Amino acid sequence: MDIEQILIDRVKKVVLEQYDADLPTVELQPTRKDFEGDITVVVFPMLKFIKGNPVEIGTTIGEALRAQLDSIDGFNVVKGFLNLVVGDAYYIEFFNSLDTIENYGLQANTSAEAVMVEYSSPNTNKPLHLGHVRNNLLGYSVAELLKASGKKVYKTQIINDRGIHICKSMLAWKKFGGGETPESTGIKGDKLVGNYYVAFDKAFKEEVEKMIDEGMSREEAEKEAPLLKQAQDMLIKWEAGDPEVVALWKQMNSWVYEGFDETYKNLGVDFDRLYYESKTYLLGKDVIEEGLSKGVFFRKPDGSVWIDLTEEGLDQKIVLRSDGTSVYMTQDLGTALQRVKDFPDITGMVYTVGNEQDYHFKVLFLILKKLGYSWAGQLHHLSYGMVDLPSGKMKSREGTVVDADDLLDEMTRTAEQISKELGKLDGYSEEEKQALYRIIGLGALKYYILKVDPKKRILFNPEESVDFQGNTGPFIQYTYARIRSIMRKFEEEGSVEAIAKTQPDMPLHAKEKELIKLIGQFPVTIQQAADNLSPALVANYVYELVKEFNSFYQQLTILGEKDDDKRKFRVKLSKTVAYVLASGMSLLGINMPERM
RNA sequence: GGCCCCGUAGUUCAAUGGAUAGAAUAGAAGUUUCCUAAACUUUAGAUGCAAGUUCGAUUCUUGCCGGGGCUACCA
Repeated sequence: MDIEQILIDRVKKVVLEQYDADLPTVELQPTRKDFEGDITVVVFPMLKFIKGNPVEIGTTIGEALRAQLDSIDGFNVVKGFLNLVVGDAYYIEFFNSLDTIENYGLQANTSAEAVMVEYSSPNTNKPLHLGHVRNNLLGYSVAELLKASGKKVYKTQIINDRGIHICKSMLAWKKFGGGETPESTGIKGDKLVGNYYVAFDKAFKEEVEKMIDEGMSREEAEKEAPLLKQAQDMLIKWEAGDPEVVALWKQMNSWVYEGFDETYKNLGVDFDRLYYESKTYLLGKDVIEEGLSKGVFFRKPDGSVWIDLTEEGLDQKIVLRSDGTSVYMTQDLGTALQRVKDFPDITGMVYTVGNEQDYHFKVLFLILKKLGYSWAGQLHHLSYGMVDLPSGKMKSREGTVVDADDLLDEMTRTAEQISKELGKLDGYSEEEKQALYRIIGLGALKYYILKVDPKKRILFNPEESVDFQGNTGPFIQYTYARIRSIMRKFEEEGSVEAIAKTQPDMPLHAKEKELIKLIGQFPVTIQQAADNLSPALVANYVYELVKEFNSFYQQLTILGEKDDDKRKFRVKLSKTVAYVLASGMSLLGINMPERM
């Protein structure tokens, strides 16, 4: 709603005329509910430029605004807060104007900026777990938010398909597998491979214990265990391109990918481009040369290459080993460059990675900046906190990991259970019901995770996450379903086209006005969420709108309203709320049910 | 040790430096001849501690106390 800009300009003008002071900014905020008014001008910051009593200044400005602007009906001043009352006509006009805005709140992709968003990035030796779920939901949602703010977005993941971890699974499969496949066992591919990773770990531990019993120190035993040696040997063979090892590697990874694809599909996330570590792990060495020649890096006598970041308050960091092989940083540098090569329109990147890698990304971004790449200023680490369980940390070794597939099933089952207790779905086929349970169960999970500020740790309480009351996904979905129900009744009457423009002189009920105000904040919220890479802002906005609607719904009749204009207005208002709810939730990757 | 993140009602989460710190849950009390009660209304309850910056601090600065993370020529 552009009234804010008008107010800012006008306040500046008034202050210039009355006090001969040039204000750099004017601070506006929505008026708190306990005070009369709609928009508040904060007078305090002006005291630096104007000498005087804040109440008097506020009154002077208020009087001028009321006299000069039709949309301002009145004002009051409390301490240094000038509360302006905006007339109903303004809100009605704004509401009517929404008809002509297509995809209200969502910017069309007009910007030349393209952002690559990386998320998920799993290892190929075990199935996805709750931590990946948070990562995926965050990454996907941020990608959608960036799109909604008008940017072009490429979604990507880098698949860590190479290294000692997958060799461990491969070795265990060869030793103990007896030729098992997903087909022969009916086990999902990623689970099967994960089982062998666990089997390796178990056998390895037994070996180590045995060696300790035979008199070796733990440290030494863990280094010298034959199984580990064999796995390392396998990695060397893989790097040398040994046909047998490579064939097995391809085979097992393909099982894992089938499993991942299923999980991603269930989760509702997707990618525009995949990168594989097996193809990128050798990248980056030419960047090292470039950095050396530019003087960004330096070489130590042993041949290893470093960057000195002590001036930035960080340490020295290695970027190439003395034997000339890559470290993690080398790869990431190379991969970043490769991406820009593949997608020349990229102006920024977002990496969705856990906060234990904060330091790594700080260094990575700093190096790219020092190397002078134009896009290096727009790199963001979407850093998120761990997901804890009430029992403590998730530890794969202790079997306290929450598997992603199991979790999704569990949520769906709980939704089913609760829905059945309420028994509102008569007339639905079993298939339709199952689809609905999924929408609700997933909605509960996604909302539960996304409503929390990304950088905070989440305490994932399985029982609470399936709660459908309060600030939860299903609560929002339920409100949407109720509005759809109103719409259906209205359409049954054949009144669909009858919704006309609302007359500007119609008086608004306070609840109606609140709803319109909130609807007006939708685009701003999306922009803020995109700028801060925080889906939580959208989640909390949507929830606020739902609460406001519920209160409106409870206190005012809609279809039963006697005044026909008012009735149509309320139906239309409800419909607009439904639109905003569905748009907002879709940015979180959450679907809305027509009924529930 | 050094560096980074987090400490808000019993619990889970909010609050661009702004007014009397909001919700939700759990607790107490109410509201269904009516469009979906998975709802609504009322009630009680919190900024870890101590200084500083200022008209004003949950927010910024410093110190302390708690929780977590990083601190590999691993990825």
